[in-house]
Amino acid sequence: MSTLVPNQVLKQHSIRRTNCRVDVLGEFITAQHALSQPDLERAIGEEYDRVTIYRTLTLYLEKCIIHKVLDDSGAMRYALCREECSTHAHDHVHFKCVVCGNTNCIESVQVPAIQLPAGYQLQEINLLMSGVCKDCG
Amino acid sequence: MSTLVPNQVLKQHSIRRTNCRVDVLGEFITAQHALSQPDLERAIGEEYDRVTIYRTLTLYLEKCIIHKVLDDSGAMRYALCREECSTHAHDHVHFKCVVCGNTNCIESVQVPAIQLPAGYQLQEINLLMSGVCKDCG
DNA sequence: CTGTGTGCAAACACTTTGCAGGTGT
DNA sequence: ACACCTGCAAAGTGTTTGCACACAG
Repeated sequence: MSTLVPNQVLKQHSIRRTNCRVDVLGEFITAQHALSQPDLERAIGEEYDRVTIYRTLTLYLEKCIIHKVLDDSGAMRYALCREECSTHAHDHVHFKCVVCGNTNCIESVQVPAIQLPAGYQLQEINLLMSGVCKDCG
Repeated sequence: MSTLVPNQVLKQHSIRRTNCRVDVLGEFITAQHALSQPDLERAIGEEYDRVTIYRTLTLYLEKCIIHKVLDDSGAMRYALCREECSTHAHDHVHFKCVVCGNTNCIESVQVPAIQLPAGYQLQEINLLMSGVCKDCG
């Protein structure tokens, strides 16, 4: 888990460096949990337009810098992809705490292999656990 | 998997029988996939007010007749609980087809046991797989 | 300089709340 | 008869789109 640097990441993906992009990426690197657009708006202040943040998220999603994190909160959340995420075919394990509301990636847990019925083509697995996290317990 | 009858279900849960409740429940029993409020509105026609359907969903959720199904579509989806769902501590396995957009419960697959790091208290597991379903393959 | 990013305005989609009147048991 | 359900109106929240101007490379 080497620490990412926004400027480097942007350069690697041939993305133009703008303040908004640097700050959004920085926020993801700093935060220990998945973020929604409203989360980001609160975090970086109202420095940038709502729309710009949405477009930044869409761009990062296309470039596989972040991935979607499912949640029942009504807002879509996103979290950094692990290094070497050329396809989105990886598996996600997340834990949502019902007390603090944060959703964290659980790196130490592997998604177990699952045998689907015949005829199904699996592309992605999204595993969300909810309960009380170690900080709120 | 005995077939449910709306009237019986309502009586079992001491819920007043109204047209909207019967129709919503009937739609869940008929449908082979998870439904959102907009889905229901389309399915039952505009016979009932949007708000009434939302309140019906909330009621069924409290009574453990339906459960939430995660999805990245922007709208919350719901599906029937299996019989004997007194707590919401059960595990869900769902498959979302990227072609037809339907989300189905995969009854034949068990959620594997997962070992969480120390300090985490697990309440619920929500497993969503996406890909191509057997009808669209 | 040129393609691309940004802010603003507006619209769209999903969900919740308050209240007055109607309905199930 | 009474509690509870419904429809309407309105507002709250999350997200998308179109356009003119500004900026990075």
